[in-house]
Amino acid sequence: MATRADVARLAGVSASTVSYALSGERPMKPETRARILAAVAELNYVPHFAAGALAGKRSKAIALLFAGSELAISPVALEYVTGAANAARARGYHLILWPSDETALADVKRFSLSGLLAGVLLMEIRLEDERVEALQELNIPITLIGRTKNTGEIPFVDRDFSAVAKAATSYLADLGHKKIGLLTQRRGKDELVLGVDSRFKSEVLTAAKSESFEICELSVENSAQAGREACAALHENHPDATALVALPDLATMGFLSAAQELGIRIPHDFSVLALNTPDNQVGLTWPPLCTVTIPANEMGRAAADILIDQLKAEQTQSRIQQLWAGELSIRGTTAKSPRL
Amino acid sequence: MATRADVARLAGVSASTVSYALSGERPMKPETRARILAAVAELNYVPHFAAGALAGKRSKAIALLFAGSELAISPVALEYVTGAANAARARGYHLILWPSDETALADVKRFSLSGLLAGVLLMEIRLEDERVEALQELNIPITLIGRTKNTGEIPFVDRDFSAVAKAATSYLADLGHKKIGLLTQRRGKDELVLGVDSRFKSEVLTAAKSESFEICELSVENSAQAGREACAALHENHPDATALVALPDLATMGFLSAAQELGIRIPHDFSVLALNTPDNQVGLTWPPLCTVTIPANEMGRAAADILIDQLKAEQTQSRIQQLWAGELSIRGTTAKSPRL
DNA sequence: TTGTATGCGTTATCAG
DNA sequence: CTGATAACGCATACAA
Repeated sequence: MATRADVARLAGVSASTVSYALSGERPMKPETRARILAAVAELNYVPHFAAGALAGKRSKAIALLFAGSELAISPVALEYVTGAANAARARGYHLILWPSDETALADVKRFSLSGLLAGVLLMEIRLEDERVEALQELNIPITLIGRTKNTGEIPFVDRDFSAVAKAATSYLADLGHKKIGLLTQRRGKDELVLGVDSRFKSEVLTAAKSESFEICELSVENSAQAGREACAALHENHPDATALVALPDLATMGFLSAAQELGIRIPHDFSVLALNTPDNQVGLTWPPLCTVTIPANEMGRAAADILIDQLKAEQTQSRIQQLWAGELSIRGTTAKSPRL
Repeated sequence: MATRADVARLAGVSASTVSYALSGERPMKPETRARILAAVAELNYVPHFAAGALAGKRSKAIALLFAGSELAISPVALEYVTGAANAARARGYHLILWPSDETALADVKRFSLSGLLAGVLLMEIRLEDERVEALQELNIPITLIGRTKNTGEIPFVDRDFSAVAKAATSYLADLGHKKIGLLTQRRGKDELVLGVDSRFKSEVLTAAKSESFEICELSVENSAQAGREACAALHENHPDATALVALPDLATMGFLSAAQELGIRIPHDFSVLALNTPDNQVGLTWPPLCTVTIPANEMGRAAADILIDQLKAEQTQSRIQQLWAGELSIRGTTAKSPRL
């Protein structure tokens, strides 16, 4: 591995000049710079990451904490991850994947103190999230994918649940539906309330109220099986419901397959509109799911960009709190109410 | 951030003694060690990553190269990633996600020269893969998830395609099937032949031959739509086929839904056995897919472990070339041949 | 059993 | 416009 000293020798300049040539932090005779760049290319010189981090007091790595220990990570989460990883890479940063139980606070602190990280991206945000406070106390820049109850000045990227809910309900209202099911997610450990669950549910209920829908809520775990059971339950208890607004993705797919088995023709007899299903899952069912799309990749990108903007303390080009709506994507699972 | 000097001061020892206490690289009076550990806890000391890497010449980070730039990463790949990330973390290493086009060789080299990485995990391995040679030339330890044509001494973790194929075909033979479809994957760029595609296909063909199956191959892209079309084609051209062995996961799900739409009752009329579908996708269809399972999480773990074993040059506890078979998991999509 | 000294490859602050 | 040089925090060979 060639070092900076090698380059300096070859180019006939001092070591520090090499650094400046590469960083552009100070003006230089073009000729000198050219000579240096040639030497760099010749020797295949790449700055040493650790040396830079040690001397400069700032590393070029950010971490993404994610809950991937046991359960399969959700398809949406994956898109956030790839989006963030790509954005980081595009800006010369490394994205470190840190599998971490949502509650492993000690670990998070420890890790953040190792000096490897310039900043941290958090997912699966709870309404009250101790990780956020802890990292702020440690003075580690963070950006959330999701948001806590009190957002204050914390940078985040999240869905615009209100807009999504409105788009969904007004579309169903236009189709003439009056009584609809609402499939919501129930998590195992009740105390850990994720912002996404709570906000999404309340916004949909609010939007539904203003459309005067009659709502039957079905709160289930996010599994295909749970979705299947929910379908049976709705069919039996509320046979007059004509549509479903669905949040948990796996359960949504279970619901759909169960409906067809029960002889419910979709979308002719019953409409299904999914609000939290990523595009890459859409094609798996038949008919393909009508959704309000989640720009998860872009959101992941945006989160990384916001974080890196902070680090560079550059004029933050983008708003540090962003809401993304997504758009109604009409596909085969929705149609006019059969009661019209 | 507390530094090693702070700890030394508090414990009343020299700085190096702190290092030795933590690494255990030399014997020490238990009492001294205890005092040091107490000071470490008291000050919340965490060794500085960059300083360690710089001084010790070896970092504690490994990278996982993955193709996640544009297309959605596949569900299986995700499990490899989480498995590897968890294993790395468990052993005190960091897993860096490096989104990298399969062909971006220059980038890979560059990255590997930055001194950040102790080793590299590669996925989406092609039969001829220049990344492998390049990294070996740079003397970067690697481990593959998948394998090249000539495996030589290269450490890898891969599926035991032969075992999988045999399990699948013998099961279908037991059920009395004689003529079966084989759904294989066709990639966009033809020259980049992934080992998984080529090996899987040939092993299934071999196993099928020894069971005297009549095989109709359907080569498709891995999308639900392509799977749907394949189903229609098979139904029309080979109505006497009674089962399908399926490789590409998304296409498999498309095939299944199309079959039901065409009025083909599964599994009564037709059996479907998926060989490359991860567990977390299984519940999404109805009936749930019969598969030969992919121990992807464990494989990811194993890959990271093998790599880290190499780095530590410890007695490599595990074989450096591992094949994982997975097991037949009988679920609702297979049954006796209707022609019996 | 413990302490001392050196060097790792940068960045940044001085001089010149 | 460019060259020295002092940190940076730690690992490790060497000395005691």
